[in-house]
Amino acid sequence: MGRGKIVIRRIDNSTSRQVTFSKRRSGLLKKAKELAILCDAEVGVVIFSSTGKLHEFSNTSVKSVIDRYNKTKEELHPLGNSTSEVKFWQREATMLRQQLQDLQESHRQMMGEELSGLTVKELQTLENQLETSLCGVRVQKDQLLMDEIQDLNQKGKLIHQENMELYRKVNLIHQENTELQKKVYGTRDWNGRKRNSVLTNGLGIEANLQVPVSLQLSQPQQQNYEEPTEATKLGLQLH
Amino acid sequence: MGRGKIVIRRIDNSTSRQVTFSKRRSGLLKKAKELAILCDAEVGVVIFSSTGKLHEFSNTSVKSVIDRYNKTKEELHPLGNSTSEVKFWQREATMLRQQLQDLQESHRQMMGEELSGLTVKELQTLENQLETSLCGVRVQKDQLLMDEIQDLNQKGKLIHQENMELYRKVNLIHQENTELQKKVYGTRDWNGRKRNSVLTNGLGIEANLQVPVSLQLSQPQQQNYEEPTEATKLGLQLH
DNA sequence: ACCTATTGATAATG
DNA sequence: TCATTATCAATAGGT
Repeated sequence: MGRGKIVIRRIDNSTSRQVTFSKRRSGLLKKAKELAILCDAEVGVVIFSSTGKLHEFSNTSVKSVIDRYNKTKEELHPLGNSTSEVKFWQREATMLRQQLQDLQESHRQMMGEELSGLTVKELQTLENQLETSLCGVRVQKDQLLMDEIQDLNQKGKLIHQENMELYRKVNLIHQENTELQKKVYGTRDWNGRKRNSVLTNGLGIEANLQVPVSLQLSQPQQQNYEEPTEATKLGLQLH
Repeated sequence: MGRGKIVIRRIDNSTSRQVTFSKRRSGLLKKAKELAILCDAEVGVVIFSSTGKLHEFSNTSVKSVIDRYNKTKEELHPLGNSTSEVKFWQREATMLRQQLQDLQESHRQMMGEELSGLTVKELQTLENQLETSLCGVRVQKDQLLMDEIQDLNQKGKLIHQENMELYRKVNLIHQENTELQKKVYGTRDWNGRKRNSVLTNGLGIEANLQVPVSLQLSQPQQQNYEEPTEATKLGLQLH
């Protein structure tokens, strides 16, 4: 698979041997990785180049593979200090790996994978479980959403009350201002022009600065706070 | 490099996973061999299939490779030999335990348990996953049921045809008997008692033994085989 | 296990 | 080592 066919024989040229080693090594490791993933296998690859450099791959760990290899072969490792301590932890790891595999299978089935091989009864059980889970999840989600809404409604009410207070204050100040204006223009009543200019505005300059939107506030508050849904929606996006 | 591109992801279908494992395993071992020869390297490959079966390759010997591997690693970690082994397995066990815990948490959530602490978004994701899974499970189950039904219908048709054949035979035998009776009672016409006793049965003794249920069969077959649903239900309980 | 269209790996080259 | 590309090898999907 290249520009030309090659015979599988030691490459004499040192340089091209190195180049080929590099390419084929990565190719081999890639394929080892793919095999492990595709076929759910435990794979270990160890390569020593002709110069003695070590290259390795394992989807788990080379040590783990070597140990499993030795266990399978029922041979003792030459350098392996098979003390009881080591054996204990090996058993522990084996047991955990088994548990993990079992759980993985179950989990895959719950994810809707690996269903072939199940009987109708098992599928029915799984379906019921999934329905129950789904129901539980929806209840939980709805609860969260309802809590959120209630919370926001509460906040909305508080803000509304605060606004009412502010309206009252604004009105008070407005009345105060009106009184003050009457007094001011009462003393300057001889000047008709000035009175007119103020009356078109309806408010004194000071009041206008303190409450710039006060022109809209002459209608009371019923329509602004009927529906705090907009605030609710915004609140939900925060989480 | 096949009839279609594939994603490098665990193959769900067990059969095709096995097939792919077989193909790619031999491919990997071949490439390992080629690398060793072409580049004068020492290569060791150890593969455990998902069923736990061991496959190996080495141009020298796996034992030798493992030996060399350990020697190299020990040079890199000139620390306590006996304790490092134990520590390795302790780490392995810890890692596995962690993985197990993570998976357990995820699994519990898929079972609709331990949902508190999840955000609305996470719950939504979970809900979607469960819906997908549920859909997959139902598809699989329905497929099984449909297959079963089709199978039973097929069987029902065959049995029906068989029955038709049997009817035809019964009728033939019946006619034969009638003919024989005519001949018999034609010669013994003086004895009315014997003829009556046979006629109440409607069939000869031999025919009755061969087809014990023939008494019901005097009505033709239209109403018995309209609905093979009873057989279908029975068939489903077998699996 | 075999077949083959198609993809993937890589030998040659710069 | 990196990039390119023509070419061959591996293999996915089907029988």
